Amino acid sequence: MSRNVTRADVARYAGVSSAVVSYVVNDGPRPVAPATAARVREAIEALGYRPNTTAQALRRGSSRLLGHVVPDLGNPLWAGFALAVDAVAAARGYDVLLASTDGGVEAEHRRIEALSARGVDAIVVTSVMARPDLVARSGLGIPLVQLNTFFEVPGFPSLGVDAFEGARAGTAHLLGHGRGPVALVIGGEAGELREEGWRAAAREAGSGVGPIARGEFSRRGGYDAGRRLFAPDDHPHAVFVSSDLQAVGVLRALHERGLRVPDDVAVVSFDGTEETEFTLPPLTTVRQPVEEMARAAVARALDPAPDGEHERQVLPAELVVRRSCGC
Amino acid sequence: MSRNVTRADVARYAGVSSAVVSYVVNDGPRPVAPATAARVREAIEALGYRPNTTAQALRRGSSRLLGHVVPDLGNPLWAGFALAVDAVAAARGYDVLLASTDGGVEAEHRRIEALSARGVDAIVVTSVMARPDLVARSGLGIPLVQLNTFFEVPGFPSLGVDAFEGARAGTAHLLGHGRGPVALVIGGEAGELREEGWRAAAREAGSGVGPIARGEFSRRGGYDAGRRLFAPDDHPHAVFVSSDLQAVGVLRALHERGLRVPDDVAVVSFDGTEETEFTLPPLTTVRQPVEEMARAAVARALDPAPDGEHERQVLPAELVVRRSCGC
DNA sequence: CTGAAAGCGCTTACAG
DNA sequence: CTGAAAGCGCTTACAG
Repeated sequence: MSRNVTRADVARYAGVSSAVVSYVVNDGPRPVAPATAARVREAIEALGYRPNTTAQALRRGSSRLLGHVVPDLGNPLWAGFALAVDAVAAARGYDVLLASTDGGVEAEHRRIEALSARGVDAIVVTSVMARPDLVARSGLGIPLVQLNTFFEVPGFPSLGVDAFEGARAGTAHLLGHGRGPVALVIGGEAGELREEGWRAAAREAGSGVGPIARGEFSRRGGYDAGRRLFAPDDHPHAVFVSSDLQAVGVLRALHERGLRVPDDVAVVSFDGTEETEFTLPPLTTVRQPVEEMARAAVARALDPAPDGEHERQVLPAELVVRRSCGC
Repeated sequence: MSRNVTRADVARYAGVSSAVVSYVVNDGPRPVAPATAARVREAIEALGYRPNTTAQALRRGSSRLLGHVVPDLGNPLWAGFALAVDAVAAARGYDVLLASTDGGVEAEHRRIEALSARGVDAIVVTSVMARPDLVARSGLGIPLVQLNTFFEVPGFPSLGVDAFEGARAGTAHLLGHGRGPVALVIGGEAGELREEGWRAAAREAGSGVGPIARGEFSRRGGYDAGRRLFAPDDHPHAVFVSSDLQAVGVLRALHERGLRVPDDVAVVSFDGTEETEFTLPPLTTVRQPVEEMARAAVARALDPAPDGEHERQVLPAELVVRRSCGC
């Protein structure tokens, strides 16, 4: 590798001090005579000089690097968050250092520590955990905001979709189609907001709650849950699925069981990823405002509020009606 | 933010010089007396010291950062590459700086430049371009390897799946089912390797080639292509689709047209992403060895061959037989 | 408007 | 086995 050209090379070439090179490159903080500046710019061009960002980061104490911890890029929802955070950060001149975890608390902590040691200016954690209180133990001196959490996170700014209201609306929509009680496919953790929203809708409608099938937040998890749920002859005729990925699995289980959607079973899912637009049939889904969430998270990470402002911010979900609900 | 604890703080606390702290932290290059080392470790523990990686990078001239340029994380194939590169790099103690582009040459160049200025030790470019020769103009002093290219890239190590043979095998498999000529859904660029493989299979079988429908590498692109392809009454009864994403769109077009898969039309796609396992019906697909490709790319980026070794490496694709081909 | 010098937090010859 | 010192490439008071 040929040695890189440094600020000193430029200074020598242009016949100025290295400070002046800095003033020109950064457009300050001292003024430079137009003629001098032009000479410097020529030198930069001729030599192909590019400031070394590592040295800048060390000196400035800011890397213009944003850390982003995500559970698993294989899930289109997380990939969507990664994409959105990247775009928003780029617009502010930040690059993002992405760290994926296996979804576990342990890995999440390790990655946060590593990111902090890397000198990132702030960290966004897109967590898969409903109650990621544990993260609070990391006492790193930089802003950390939790994206996609369902609950308050003591000591940290956090931000998520209104899962309760989203699930309530999705379930209510299903109930409105008069298919009787609505079943639920969801993850293992009971008492989650999507589950509560589903219950609330049933309560409001005065219909009983349908059966629950729990499974992993994956296509496979949804498939298995769907098989269990629809095996009995007196299976439910409507189901709210708490993630798109699981819904794709449910669709397959239904298909194999010979049940048509929406004729025999109406389906509404949660997340609103692109995949749902092309399932058979296209899924009616409760869309998370991924871009808005990313924008808000990055803003809060990069412009932290005056001390103590660790509020939770909730963004509204939106029901996207397609074919699977039987509208 | 509380000032970070530095190596000097540790040295003071342990009553040694800062050099000794380095020796302990890095386990060299000078030996340290066991008792001294223990004291230093205590100090590190007590103070919660973590080496500043920015300073290390500046001093060592190596950031232990790998740059990775990807077209679009919204495409599960690219997300899969991102994930795999991340995992492989992590295993070698490298973090990866991910830079997404919009798929254009311009953005790709900009991101490569930015990554280089960031001081990454090497760059992996997962390009969407069949002939990314243009990248050759960037004369950065670090290794750059092209992942997922179909052709030789003059001046750079490159690496991709055997697209010709994969497409040939997929098409031949379809031909073997005796559905007559096999149609092709593919991107806009003619003369691509997947197209050549498809042609070769037809030639070998002595069947004529089927019609071609071109469209974007997206679900939407596949959907539109599928609609055009299967509108006529004398539509083809077998189709090779050059990406999973497009195949999902084709499946929907077929469904809307009232054509059953595989009974009326047999389908084989290319890529082998997870989504294909849960489509209706599950897709027979030519799988790219994503993990192996990532491993090879990272290895070549981090352990560059002695000068001049800019060979192209081709990895075999594997036919994964599921339901859509009518087996 | 310009320059000499200190310092960001590390690592590593060099000397003892 | 241990320490004093130089230097990685920058930025920024400070002095002129």
